[in-house]
Amino acid sequence: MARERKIDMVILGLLSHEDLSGYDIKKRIDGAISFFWKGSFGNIYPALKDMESGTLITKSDTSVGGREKITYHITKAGKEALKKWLQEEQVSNELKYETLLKLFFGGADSKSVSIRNIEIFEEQIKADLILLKSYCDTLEKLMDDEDHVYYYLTASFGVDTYEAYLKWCDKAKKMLNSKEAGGV
Amino acid sequence: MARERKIDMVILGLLSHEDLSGYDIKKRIDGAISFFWKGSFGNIYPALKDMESGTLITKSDTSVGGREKITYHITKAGKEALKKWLQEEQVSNELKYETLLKLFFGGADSKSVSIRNIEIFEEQIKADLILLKSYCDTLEKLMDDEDHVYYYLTASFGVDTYEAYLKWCDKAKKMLNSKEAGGV
DNA sequence: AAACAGATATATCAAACTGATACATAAGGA
DNA sequence: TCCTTATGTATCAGTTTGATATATCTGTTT
Repeated sequence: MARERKIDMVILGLLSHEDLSGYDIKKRIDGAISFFWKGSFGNIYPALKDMESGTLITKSDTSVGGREKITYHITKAGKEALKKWLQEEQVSNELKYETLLKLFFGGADSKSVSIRNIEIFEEQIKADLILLKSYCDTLEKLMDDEDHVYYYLTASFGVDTYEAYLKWCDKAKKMLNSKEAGGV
Repeated sequence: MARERKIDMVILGLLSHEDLSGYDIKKRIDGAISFFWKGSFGNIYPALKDMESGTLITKSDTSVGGREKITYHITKAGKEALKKWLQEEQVSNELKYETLLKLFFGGADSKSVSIRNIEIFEEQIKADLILLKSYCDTLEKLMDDEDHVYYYLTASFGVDTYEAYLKWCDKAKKMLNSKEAGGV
């Protein structure tokens, strides 16, 4: 059975708002949805080719000067495929936290290494949270526009969970520090 | 450059506590760390073979009756590789939330579909949270044992973030419902 | 004007990972 | 005895990642 390729839906979702090139798609992914989804040229370009040889999208040459550029446009069939996916009840949500993996196996090394791992995570989350918050604030003011409600909710998910991460970091560090005296 | 294979570290981490077969490793992953990490036979077995032909683990035939069984044991070099990884400051934490993806592109369909997507997520999280909480409670009572502190902290991360998810679900549903009247 | 860095743009590849499938044995209950 | 479930290893097609290759254009510095 042909597995569902998630990048197809990301591309169709983005194209449902505007025509884009592969490069543009990468930028959109890296921008608005990067904190909960990633995409790489290595799967964007092949996906575009496949969908274009099917009926979901069409392409047009929009090269400027000597620089090649292909702009893609979603078809009616593409929009229907997107809707169908949106209506499917089955979803796969995957978390791969190397930080937690290291913490789980922390007993194999010293406590200070585990604490450092938490601090690295904390620093990263703090930095990302600043960006997410300002993005979220911007969206909150634009919520009259129908689409922005959806963008706001996803950004808001990021803010809420990142804040929960930081609280946990605090708790975890305190717990490990309190055990330090009797540690390895 | 040879990419780092994360499953290797998961396997070494598990083997640092006890000798295990490939099947056992899969069970351990599905048990204690499944909410933040996944593993499949398709990458566990090849990783075991590769590491065994290297110097990180050794194998021994522990077949019982007619049923084949290979048990793996971590070597000193394997323990050092694990420690080295634990001490590396660079980590990659990846979130792939199809639920958020669908919400982000929700404007392409009706509000009721988006609300339903949130409800499905909520139901799943609620079910998982019950298991995680009882797992977490058990670990809390065992924290005299050094290792259990680490297990508790990871489980606690799960509980804290899942609770944040549920709060967000509530907020998101209310926001979408309040806009329902003027919606599509 | 030349040199350079960085953004734009497409494309491909090896290695890693997923989810399914295949195959076989063992244990337990109906 | 039959059937289901658990144990156990293994492989495969398809998907994804992260790196690399190649080329053009733009803006800045020398």
